Amino acid sequence: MARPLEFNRPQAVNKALVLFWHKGYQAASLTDLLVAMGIGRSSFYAAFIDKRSLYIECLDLFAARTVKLLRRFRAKVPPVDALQNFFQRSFVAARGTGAARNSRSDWGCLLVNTVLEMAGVDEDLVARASRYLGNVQGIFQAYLQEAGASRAAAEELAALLMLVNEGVRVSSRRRLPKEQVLKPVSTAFALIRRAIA
Amino acid sequence: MARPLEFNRPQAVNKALVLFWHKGYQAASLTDLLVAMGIGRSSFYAAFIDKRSLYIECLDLFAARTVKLLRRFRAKVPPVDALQNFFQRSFVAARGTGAARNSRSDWGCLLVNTVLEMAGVDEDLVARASRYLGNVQGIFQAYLQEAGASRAAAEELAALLMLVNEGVRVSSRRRLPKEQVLKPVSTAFALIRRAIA
DNA sequence: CTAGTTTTGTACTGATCAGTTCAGAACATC
DNA sequence: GATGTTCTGAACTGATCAGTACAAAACTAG
Repeated sequence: MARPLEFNRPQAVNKALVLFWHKGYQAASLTDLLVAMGIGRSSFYAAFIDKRSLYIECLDLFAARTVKLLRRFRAKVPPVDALQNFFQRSFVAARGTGAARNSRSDWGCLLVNTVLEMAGVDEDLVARASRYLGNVQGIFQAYLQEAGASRAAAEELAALLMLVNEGVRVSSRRRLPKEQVLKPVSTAFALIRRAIA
Repeated sequence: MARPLEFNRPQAVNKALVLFWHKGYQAASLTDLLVAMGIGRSSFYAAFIDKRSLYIECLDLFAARTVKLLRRFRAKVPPVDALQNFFQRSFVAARGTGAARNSRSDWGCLLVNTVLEMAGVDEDLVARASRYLGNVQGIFQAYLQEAGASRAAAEELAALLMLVNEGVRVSSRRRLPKEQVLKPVSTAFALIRRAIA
């Protein structure tokens, strides 16, 4: 037996996730990935089979983190506040100017990015990302019901919230001033709160 | 002088637009484009300089068509109805099953697709697509004011509508059942109409 | 220190990419 | 139909892509 610790796998996956998140699947070349992950080609293929498999692993990880984030907010504040925090979380750090540029808040959502980038190219990846988005929508719905909405109303508003979510992730990649993304989110939540009450 | 009519340029551009729309910029190879446009390599480079220039031409064309479509609806029905028609237009044709699959309604919006695909890859293209989306948002706002909303309210709701628009274009690429995309649009318009009234 | 096993850097593979070149085909003019 | 100009098909270029092969390096166990 030899060389027991190869490299920090979870950390490498995370580095890859960040690169895919920022540049997309196709534009992130294997060389880019290797540099970011700090490993060699051989190690890469030994550990991850191929580029697509790694991407799937990142997708799964991202989805799990998203769900965890929603749960974390829910543990602290009332359900609708938790949802609103989730939408605004990406923008807590200042962005749009100076050093804060290229923060994660500019990268949208890996699931949404995947749906658009891989549509018409790799439908299996689209289906996987879409399924995860469906799970997130289910959480939206559950929280809305906890806030007092009827099952029907919660289902309807959760679908709308998913639309807003997808919209925010597009908007956040347009390099607009921060408030131009945050304002319509507030508007949406004002309308939703009004509809529930 | 010789060969006066090379090929049908507008038609070729349109074929390219459709391919870009369906597959994205990176995934549409030059060979794909040539086959779709029905022209040879030399003719292509003589007429369009390069792939990126052609893409910009398609982007411009798509934006112009989008504006024209909004105006056409506005000429026929009241402003908010025009907006709602615009959101639902993509789905008039049956989709999601059988032959109607791969209809344009599955391809989202070239502007939105561009923002997500080119973010982190070609910021100039993102900026161009984003600017066109801003123009569309301006039209949203104008129509809302025509419907009786105050300038402030119209601005706020137009921003929200743009979020919904971007969301719809993502949703429409997820191969969801048609009503799962249309329903939240109705919900959004119900809330918006209520806010205006 | 040696033997045995695993990991890794580097060079390579074949495919495909966007873009160029140029000889010859296609046309208008006369 | 010959001439002159323009356009185009097909072969080519160099770069880059994902993925492979393999020998040397790195490490543990004995």
